[in-house]
Amino acid sequence: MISTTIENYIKAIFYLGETATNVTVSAVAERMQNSPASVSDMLRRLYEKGLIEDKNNITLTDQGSFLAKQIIRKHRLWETFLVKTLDFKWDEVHSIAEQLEHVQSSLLTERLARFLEYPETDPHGDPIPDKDGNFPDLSIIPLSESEPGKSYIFRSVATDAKDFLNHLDNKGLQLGQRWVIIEKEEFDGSVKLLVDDKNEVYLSEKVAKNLNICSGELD
Amino acid sequence: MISTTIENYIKAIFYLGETATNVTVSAVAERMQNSPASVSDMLRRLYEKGLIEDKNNITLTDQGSFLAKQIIRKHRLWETFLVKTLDFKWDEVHSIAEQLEHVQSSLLTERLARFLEYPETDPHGDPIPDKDGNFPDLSIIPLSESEPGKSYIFRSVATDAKDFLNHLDNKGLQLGQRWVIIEKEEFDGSVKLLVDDKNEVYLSEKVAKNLNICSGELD
DNA sequence: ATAAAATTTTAGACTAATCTAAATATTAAA
DNA sequence: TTTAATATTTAGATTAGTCTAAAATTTTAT
Ligand SMILES: [Mn+2]
Ligand SMILES: [Mn+2]
Ligand SMILES: [Mn+2]
Ligand SMILES: [Mn+2]
Repeated sequence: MISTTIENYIKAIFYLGETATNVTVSAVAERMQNSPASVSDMLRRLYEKGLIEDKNNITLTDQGSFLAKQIIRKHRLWETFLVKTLDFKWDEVHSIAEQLEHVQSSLLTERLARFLEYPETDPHGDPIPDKDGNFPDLSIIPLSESEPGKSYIFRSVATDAKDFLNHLDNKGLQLGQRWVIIEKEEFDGSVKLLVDDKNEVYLSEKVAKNLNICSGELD
Repeated sequence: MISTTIENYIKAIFYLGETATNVTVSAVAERMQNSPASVSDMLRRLYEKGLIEDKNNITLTDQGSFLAKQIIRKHRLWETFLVKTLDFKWDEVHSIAEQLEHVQSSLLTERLARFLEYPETDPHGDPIPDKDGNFPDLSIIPLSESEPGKSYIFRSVATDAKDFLNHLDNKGLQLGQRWVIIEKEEFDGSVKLLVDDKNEVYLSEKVAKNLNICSGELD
């Protein structure tokens, strides 16, 4: 059947396909922390299992794409469970969800979703696809596309790396906050925000690139 | 590290060690549904990892025993979660718990135990060891050791095989019921019960052997 | 005590997933 | 358009976990 290893490759290819125009062997190798030789070999197996379209053009088939979305659904539901039900912090849940996402039981997934009352987003603000693989539309934009002077709501983070989330905690940044853009520095991509009408926060480009917002004008 | 495969072997050896005087290669092979050759080979690896005492005398070391109890703790906590929190039936949870028991995070295990309010038994009445590996004493006896005319409480099942549990459901038997032993047939080991002062139920030896009770005289 | 039966181990092979090193192929530069 | 750099694939090994068939050992029966 489909091993945990294959599930992780499919997930990696799905994520890379979201941003990159064409997914490369070396990009998959980098993301999986494996050698390009191993990836090349694995792509042959993925093709034989009907999970990618072609060995040259690394694109998921419908079957592969559906599998990826199922795994992402499970990952995000479990992260939500860990934070909402078991009182974990948002920086503690990713590595546990990496294990739980491979548990195979669609009944379990659906019961979990029901218990959590069908959440649309996980603790990092990421959208949770429904059981058919449809993502809710959250109409978010990266902080880098914000306009100075305007007001936004902090909606999600683009990575759930522990040290990145800790950095946000230290700056007092939390999902759902109102952010008014005080100024954006063209030179280095840094951003200065007013958080909840109270604190001013400076963010480097490195951080700003991984924050997503949606428009949220004051009423 | 310790693979899922090794965890399953350790669990099998632990369970066999509970009943059998000495655990044999063929008994482990039978339980794991593997060939004796594979088991023999694996025992070498378990010994090298310090999980069994000896290649000849198949006994868990303290380390192996603790590992087994940890896995059993996780298995039974997850089964409890599935039934109590996600509304699964008692015959649906075993195979899912077989997967969940291998998730590695002691913090997760402890948070789950706390959420469930430190249950002493799982949905099949089996004792849940605490995090140090101590089992609660439930002082149960097999139904076969019951005395005619006396009253007992149905406490646990010795196996969680789906078809066995369905059979109990069909007979209307549930944990916690008061059973009065009407008669025991020496010849074939069958038992006749009065369940909750209402229904008479006949049980074959095959079924009776897998039911555990504790004394529960009427007050 | 020896033979027969059962159990266990070893030998050799296979698959999945990985690696390094070498060979190809592709892309970018000169 | 050749050459140089980069990317990918192939070749050959390795490890974990499994198998079957054969050899060795242990247990049971005569
Ligand atoms: Mn995550
Ligand atoms: Mn997340
Ligand atoms: Mn079970
Ligand atoms: Mn159980």
